[in-house]
Amino acid sequence: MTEGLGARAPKYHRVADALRREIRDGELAPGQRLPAETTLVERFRMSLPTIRQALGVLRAEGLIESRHGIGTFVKEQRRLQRRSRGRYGSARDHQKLLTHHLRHDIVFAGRGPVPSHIAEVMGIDPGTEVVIRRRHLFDKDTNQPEEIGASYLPVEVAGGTFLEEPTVVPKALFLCVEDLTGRHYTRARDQWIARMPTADESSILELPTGAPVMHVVHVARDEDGDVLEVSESIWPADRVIVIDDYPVEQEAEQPAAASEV
Amino acid sequence: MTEGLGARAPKYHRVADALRREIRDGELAPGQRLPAETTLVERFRMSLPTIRQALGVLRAEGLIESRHGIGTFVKEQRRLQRRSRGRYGSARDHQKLLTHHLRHDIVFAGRGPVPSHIAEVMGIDPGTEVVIRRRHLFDKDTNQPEEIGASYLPVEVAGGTFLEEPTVVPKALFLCVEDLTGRHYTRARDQWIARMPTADESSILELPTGAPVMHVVHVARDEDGDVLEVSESIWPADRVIVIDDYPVEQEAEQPAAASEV
DNA sequence: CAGTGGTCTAGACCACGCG
DNA sequence: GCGTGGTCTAGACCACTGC
Repeated sequence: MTEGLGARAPKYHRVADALRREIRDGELAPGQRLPAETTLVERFRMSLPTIRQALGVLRAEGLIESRHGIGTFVKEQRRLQRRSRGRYGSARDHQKLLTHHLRHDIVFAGRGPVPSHIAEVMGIDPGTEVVIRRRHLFDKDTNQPEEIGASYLPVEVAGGTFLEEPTVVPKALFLCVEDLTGRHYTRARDQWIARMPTADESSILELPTGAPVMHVVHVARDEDGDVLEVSESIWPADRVIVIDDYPVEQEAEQPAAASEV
Repeated sequence: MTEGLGARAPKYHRVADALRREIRDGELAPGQRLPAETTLVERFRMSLPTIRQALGVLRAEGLIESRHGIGTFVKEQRRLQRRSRGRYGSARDHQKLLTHHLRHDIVFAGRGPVPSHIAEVMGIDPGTEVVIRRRHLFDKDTNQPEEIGASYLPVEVAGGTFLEEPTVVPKALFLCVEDLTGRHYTRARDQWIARMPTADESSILELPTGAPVMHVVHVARDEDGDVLEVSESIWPADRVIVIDDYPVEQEAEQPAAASEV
């Protein structure tokens, strides 16, 4: 679409545009190193800050990544498939496949005050004591961090059980909860948000500057509507694609007026 | 978490941190204007470029927004609820509610070559001729752009029908297709990606610098597995939250080995 | 050590929105 | 006209990596 910016465009836009085209056309392949900033200064006959500003644009677009002392590289665009509604039922097979590629580090398990954004979906006061399990997930092959996860369980559900211990549980968390309580997971709600990472998330997930995260909050309830568990996952959004397969319901309803979605 | 950076941290980090805390603590409320850059130069006793670098960090985090000639403001964090699997069946009521807040502009309807990322999910060659309907959606109240949308239909499905005309269709698109073809939507697959916007998307959606987009590609097939329709939606990710409500399937399966997701 | 990107400065001029 | 943020420069020094 925007091809060949006019001479009126800011210099750093023209530089970003030229480099973006070289990346898109494969002249600069994924993984390849870009010319050094000083080289780009000579090539485009601009000042270093201007060149750096152009690189900042491409960095924010997720196209390149700079490594201090080494160079600037075209990013590899690999995305790990994640499955929506992937915790339960028939999707278990896929989930199992996925988790076998991942290593779990339990970074915390025990009681603590519930964070406010979780309290909100649980319908309790912020700071109420709950059982919290925090984990970091890494790719077994590359050792790259792939997820920051946490589960929040009401004390009535998980208090006094092995879920307060910092060990990997023997099976899917929801099966443990069902066994321990005799209550059944009946309905779930997922909330998806894409946002910019906090500084902590950025460092744990080793995110390049400007890369967003995908933040999923999962609420599970029993048949009475009581919350059994809230889980949240934070993924590096530039390395994730979420897949959702489902049957189309064949209900005959009155047609909506003018909805083109 | 990161509270009070040491004196070793870069200056622009310290400035960003101070302003971030003021925003989080409400001293700088959403919608409020920040002090002018020159004022911040005096307050923090740093150079203008350093102050601007700090503001760039907050801008990339989605916390502030600068308007040329006016000032820099704390962003309002309003998110429009979007429903996953919201096109069909019982979710129609919610979808109808949503679409009644939105105004549709059909920006194109007719035949054209299929883009490569759509061709891939349709299983056809890039550039094959298909029927394309492109739309922009705006909030009726605020007139703010909320979605860039497009539908791609095989010529066998929509060729020669009113779907090639640039008018709003009388009912949900999938109902039109079912009526016109006698074929039935049976299975669907959604693919979700969060990424940085292109320059075009950024300008159409009026995105502040550094704000990501949510990109959903929806594939619908009939009972034979043939593609009836591919739709894509691009939303400003900083103004969207996706909600997915669903029942938990109660299948008894063999437990997975060590999956804590 | 040399080469890379990261931080920081002082200062200039331009473009925009408003009164 | 004035205050705002946007663009651009020349140059300095630091920090990291690998040889």
